[in-house]
Amino acid sequence: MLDKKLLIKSPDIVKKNLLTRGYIFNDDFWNNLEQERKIAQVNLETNQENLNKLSKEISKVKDDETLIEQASLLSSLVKQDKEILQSIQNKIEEFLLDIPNLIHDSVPVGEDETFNEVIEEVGDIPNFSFDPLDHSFFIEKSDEGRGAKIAKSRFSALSGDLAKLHRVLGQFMMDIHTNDHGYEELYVPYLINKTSLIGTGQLPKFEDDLFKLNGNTDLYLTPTAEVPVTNLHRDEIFKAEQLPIKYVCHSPCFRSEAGSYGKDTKGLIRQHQFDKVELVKICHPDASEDEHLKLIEDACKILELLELPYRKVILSSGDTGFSATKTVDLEVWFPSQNTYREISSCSNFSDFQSRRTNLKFKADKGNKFCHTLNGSGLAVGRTLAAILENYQTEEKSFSYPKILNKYL
RNA sequence: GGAGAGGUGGCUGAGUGGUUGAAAGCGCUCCCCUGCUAAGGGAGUAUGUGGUAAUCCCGCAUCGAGGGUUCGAAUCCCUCCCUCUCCGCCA
Repeated sequence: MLDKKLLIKSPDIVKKNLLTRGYIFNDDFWNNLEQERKIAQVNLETNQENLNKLSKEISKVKDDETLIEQASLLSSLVKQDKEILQSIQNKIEEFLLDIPNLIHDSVPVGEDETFNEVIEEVGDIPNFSFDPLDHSFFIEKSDEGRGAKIAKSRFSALSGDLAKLHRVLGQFMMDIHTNDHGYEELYVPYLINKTSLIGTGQLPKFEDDLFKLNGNTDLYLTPTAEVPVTNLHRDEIFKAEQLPIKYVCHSPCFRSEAGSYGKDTKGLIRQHQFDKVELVKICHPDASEDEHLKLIEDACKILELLELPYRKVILSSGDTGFSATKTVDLEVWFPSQNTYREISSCSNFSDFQSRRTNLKFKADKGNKFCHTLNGSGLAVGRTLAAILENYQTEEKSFSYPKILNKYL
């Protein structure tokens, strides 16, 4: 949610900014709505004030027929005014919830992912003396179609070494982030309500991407731990010295993957269910750019310890997600595809989610909205896939990163 | 799932139709006094929002959430959510 005051004061700035992500801000619609709101609100509050005064009169005089009659009339007027204002405010709310976050100055402008910019490449791309196999070769050997049998396509059942490697990877990442990077570990619900999803920006716009539970409930399967973790402190006010808050959470994630038919159908790249270790920060607005850099480093560290070649990519304005002001993706090398694939997405949401979740801190002059950040540290399934690809041997087998020895 | 109790400001806790946005206490902030690891006195201390650019001023809203009754609701009625106790069930 954007700052209403900014929308009122400088709609042109907002419009220009949002255009860089291909969003057309309807300023005429907004201005009219805001005008209407102002008139309706002043009208209601004036009538309410008069009614309150009258009621006080009545309480002093008691049983004054004419006064009560007057008040009765005014009361019905106030009731009408309330309905009018409410309907305008509903429209405003609906409109505001649909507007994406502003793009940060440092983000390259461009309409789609072709304008993304590689910041840095780290690690040496492996040189195989044979044609590297797609990681799905190993997955399929383990799964044998059973994930699809017991659930449906885009689900995998891993066994033996792969299942163990998968478990160990999650644990390894958690250990690094809690022990070396100072994040507090969380365990959270995997079913989350609508309010939480609105808070982080998945709803109302992206309902199709989610699995919703049937029955008399507003619960959804969590698409990322970002949702429960960021919402953990909803409607809370921090002391300035409590910030930054740093959380890490290992959780399964569920996504409908609507609209990705035919894409990455094999292997672990695009599943309805996958595990992810998520880093979430809540911080002072002045600190968010710095905290973003550190968060990216924390995620990179995992790739480096696993000795996987990767690159950092800053997303262009057009490719940056709805809630983010700036996003840096980490992409890991996939030899079979001869390309880098996303394994982590680290975003700064500025105060966008804080406004939606009412997440504040005590500042010198009143309470201010915090900034929120998050990033994968890392997606576990994709990490497993990357290891299978980069550590494969000519004998159609694979080895492990040294750092995992103590776990295996 | 059954039966009962309850949700009030940072916390404890009064308040069952009319200056109650809310007593009192604790905590916190500032001032005074005193002078030594403390005590006493005074003042202040919710949030959101509108009029406005404003941290002043004035108004409106908020006592779990949403409706209703009423001139007027923290107080009465309805629905929902949550917490606690006992029973049942269960990992």
